[in-house]
Amino acid sequence: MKPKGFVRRTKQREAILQVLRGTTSHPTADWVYQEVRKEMPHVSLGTIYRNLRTLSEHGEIRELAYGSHHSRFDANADSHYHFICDSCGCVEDLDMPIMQELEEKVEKLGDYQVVTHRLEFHGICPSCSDETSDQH
Amino acid sequence: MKPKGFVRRTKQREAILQVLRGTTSHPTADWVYQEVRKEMPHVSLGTIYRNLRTLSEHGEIRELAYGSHHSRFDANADSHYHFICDSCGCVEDLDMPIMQELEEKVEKLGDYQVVTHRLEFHGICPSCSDETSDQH
DNA sequence: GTAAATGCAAAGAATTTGCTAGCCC
DNA sequence: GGGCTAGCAAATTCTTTGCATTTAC
Repeated sequence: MKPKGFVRRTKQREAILQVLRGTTSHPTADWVYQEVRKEMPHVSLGTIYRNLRTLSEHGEIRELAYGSHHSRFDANADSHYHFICDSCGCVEDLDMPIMQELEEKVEKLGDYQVVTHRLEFHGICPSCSDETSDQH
Repeated sequence: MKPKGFVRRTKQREAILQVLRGTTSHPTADWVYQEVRKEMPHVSLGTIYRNLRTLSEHGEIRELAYGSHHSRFDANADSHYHFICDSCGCVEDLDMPIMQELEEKVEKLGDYQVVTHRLEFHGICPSCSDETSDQH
């Protein structure tokens, strides 16, 4: 039997994958749209978005963004690392020293001038762990 | 003489700061808006956004998000770290090993169940460094 | 044949901006 | 009083969704 949510190979989906695999530039959805449209002028932006979501849900590509698309603000302007809960979406500060040496490491990798870095951990926060043994 | 872009202390701005300082929950702009509105029913969402931007530009608060608010996609689904250029906005993969041990460190800090982590470096990329000695 | 995917357009959510009036210094 | 700000609403930007039609398997 076919698994639920079986993914078909459509030419649109193949074209999107090919575009993504043909670049190392981490493009935006719109850039992918423009590229795919060169071969397939009638493709719609909705299709691009739907496929990008499907592909990342299936682990074929990776989306570089927050789950939610809005900013959060923090009155503690000092640099610190965060933990973001996949279950409730909360953001907590971590009591963990800033590893400045990581920036030097990156500067040695190439001609990068590193100004700052950001480290986030994702998973299940303490209060969500408490409430249920099986997460939804 | 007053510096250009001098920041006034308005009661709206004070209220926003007070709301942010009164929570550790890293609220969204809309949450701040709802809170400020309790005291100041006529405040507008535009004012909230303008002030959050001003405050973070002046280093009084911190915005937890990308500069741009759209996603980028990557066909390389393996985990890796990124460098994001403040000048041209490009995103590059870094050839740097994943530090899995960081997740264990966080799990020891509390009852966190860490699923994944993300590390990004921000600064000036090699090609922007080349083009100009003084960045715009 | 049927469920899944497409195209198109309209709706949504988050954020920004233009403009006039008002308030801070 | 001059310029930074507020309020308000309209505009932008990015993304999602509804629906009839088409397509993959």
